[in-house]
Amino acid sequence: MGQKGRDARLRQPRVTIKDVAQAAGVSPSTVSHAYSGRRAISAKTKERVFAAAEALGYSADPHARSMRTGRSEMIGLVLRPRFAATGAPETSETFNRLAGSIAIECLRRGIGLVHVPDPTRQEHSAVPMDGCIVAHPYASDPTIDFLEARGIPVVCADPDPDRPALPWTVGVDYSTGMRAAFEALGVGPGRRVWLLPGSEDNAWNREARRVHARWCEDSSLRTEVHALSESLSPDEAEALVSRLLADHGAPDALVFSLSKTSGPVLRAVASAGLRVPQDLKLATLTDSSFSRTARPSITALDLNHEGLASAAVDLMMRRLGGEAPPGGVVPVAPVLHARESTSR
Amino acid sequence: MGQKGRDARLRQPRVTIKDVAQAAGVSPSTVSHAYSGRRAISAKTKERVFAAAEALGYSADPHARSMRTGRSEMIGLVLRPRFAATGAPETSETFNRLAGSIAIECLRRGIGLVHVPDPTRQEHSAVPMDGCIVAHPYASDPTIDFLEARGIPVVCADPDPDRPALPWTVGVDYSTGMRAAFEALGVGPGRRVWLLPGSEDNAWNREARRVHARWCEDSSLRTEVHALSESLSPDEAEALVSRLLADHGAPDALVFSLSKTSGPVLRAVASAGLRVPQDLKLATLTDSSFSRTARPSITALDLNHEGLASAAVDLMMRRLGGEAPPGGVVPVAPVLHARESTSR
DNA sequence: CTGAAAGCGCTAACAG
DNA sequence: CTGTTAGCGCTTTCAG
Repeated sequence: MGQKGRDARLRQPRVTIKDVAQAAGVSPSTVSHAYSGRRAISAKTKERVFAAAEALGYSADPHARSMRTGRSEMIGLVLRPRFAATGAPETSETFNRLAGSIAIECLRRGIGLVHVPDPTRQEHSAVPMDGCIVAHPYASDPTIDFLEARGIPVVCADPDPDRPALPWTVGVDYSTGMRAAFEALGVGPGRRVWLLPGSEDNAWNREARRVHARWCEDSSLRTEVHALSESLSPDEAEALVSRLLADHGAPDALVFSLSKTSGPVLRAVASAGLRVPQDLKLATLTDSSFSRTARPSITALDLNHEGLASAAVDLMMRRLGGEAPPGGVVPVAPVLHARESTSR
Repeated sequence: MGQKGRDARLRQPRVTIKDVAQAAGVSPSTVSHAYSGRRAISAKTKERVFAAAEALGYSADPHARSMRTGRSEMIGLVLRPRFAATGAPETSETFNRLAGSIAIECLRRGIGLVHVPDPTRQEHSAVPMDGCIVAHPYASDPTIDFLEARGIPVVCADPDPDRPALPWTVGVDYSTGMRAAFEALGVGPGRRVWLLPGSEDNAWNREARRVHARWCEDSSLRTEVHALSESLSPDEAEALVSRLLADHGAPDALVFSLSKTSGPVLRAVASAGLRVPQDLKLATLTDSSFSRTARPSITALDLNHEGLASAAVDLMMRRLGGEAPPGGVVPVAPVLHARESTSR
């Protein structure tokens, strides 16, 4: 039974602060202070304490310590399951890249990171964490309120769509980055630049349409937009792009949202007898191995998950350190990778 | 100061089990048992307790709970930094995929996962975890001994190279998978099959050489092996393969270890005027977006990090559940993805 | 500079 | 079925 397992693990009785104190011939509080440095301990006493601790293989019980101090020196991470659930390769690449980056950032700072299954699922007991990063929250995400109500400070990595002005938020600066992507096409007035956004209604697709429209207006270009659903298979995507090119005539440049459609788009363009970049410039609004390894390689907007991770952890440390919240969303700059598909 | 931050977070006094008990007009132990179900509580009492808890926004203090029970319902994960440190894209893809898979596996089971910076770095206080997965341990990794000495059960995800027979280990079954990769080439006796392994001395490269040699012998093939260092740039790798083809004459099939060199290998082969798969079959001993999206796509051995993750978490749950250790390394089957580069 | 003792919030014996 | 009570191991007053 479970009973057996517990016994097996407690076989070796825990070495407590009392054992160390006894072995070193001092009181428990002296041992505690020797480590914490919160009061002066003579050098030789410290010596004896550490030697005894070493010999006994002592390390402080994190539970007892946290119970006393109220802190766990760990931060939590909530990742919305939609990123993990769907089997789309690009989706899991995003999930893994964000989770991995936050993990690495925490390792670097020597702070513990705990993945939280789902805080709102009433589990009786909460997860020990001093604060919690909620990555890509849902609209009006109840997790945020739940955690804050229990006194756990939250940092949002990308805003809650319904509450973009929440304090303690970091977010990718889509509009600047997307603008840069359009600029990189290097097309002059009077040219035709298509946008092929995804069909899901999220901030990223919305921004793409908005920035495209604005930029076309500023540059005196006609706007042409054709949605390319996230759920299309590669072959379906290729067929759709081929049809669009046939029906509407090829534009001078084409910007698509999902980099996973790099291959299909390239093949459709090639089938139409167009060369990239000579006849048609190409750019995509997210970066992945698909755009990097395509031939020709595709100019892409790297959404900079690493930067988002780093900024989120940094903001959390500030918040836990008692600083005042920043004036607005802390912007994370996406990075444009100019590649062969937009070279002159 | 830190003082300020602490106060800010403790602004809202913690709701304890006593508060709930008082509000519901019962004793603290009744509240405890209402949740844990470790003794029978009348339906209406439970009702009152939960209502009171809900109203007060109660959830149990994880520190106090863990201190009492000795368990934290979390498992730890130690990932060796070499995977994160080097900037190689394939390396970080591996790191992220493994970390992400373990995270997802834990989310699925509703168990907490804590990334452990480095347990052996004497931090005075340990990290709260019921057990710890050490992924890709170093040879004679001291982390394993350190944790076990402190009574924290360890599961190795891929063996400690110096101690492959440690109990509670899961490992990728390289040899079976690699054998399958060679078989997939579909070449007959008397043909020439090159192996281009990496130059690092790790289990994976060692196995590749061993399996290749054995298979060549079994199939009456000449063995030709040329190392392709992990540190080469794409252009350097392409140049090296081109030179090898020129110097030694093209083989009938070529197996390379690192899938990130898919592009370079393909280009070198094309430069030599060879068509894949008609003139030359190709396979790689690890899978990634590079082999998947190449044209033609490359037959690759997917090392199945997801499977490794899942098996490791599963084994940990068994160990924590008090089961006896399995008889040997729990094998995880890598998956061969046959693609265009080996089609007939 | 050091020791003694209180108590963090919870669970698990004991008692009914 | 429910209440009372004794600690889990640590930090932190309070005394010296």
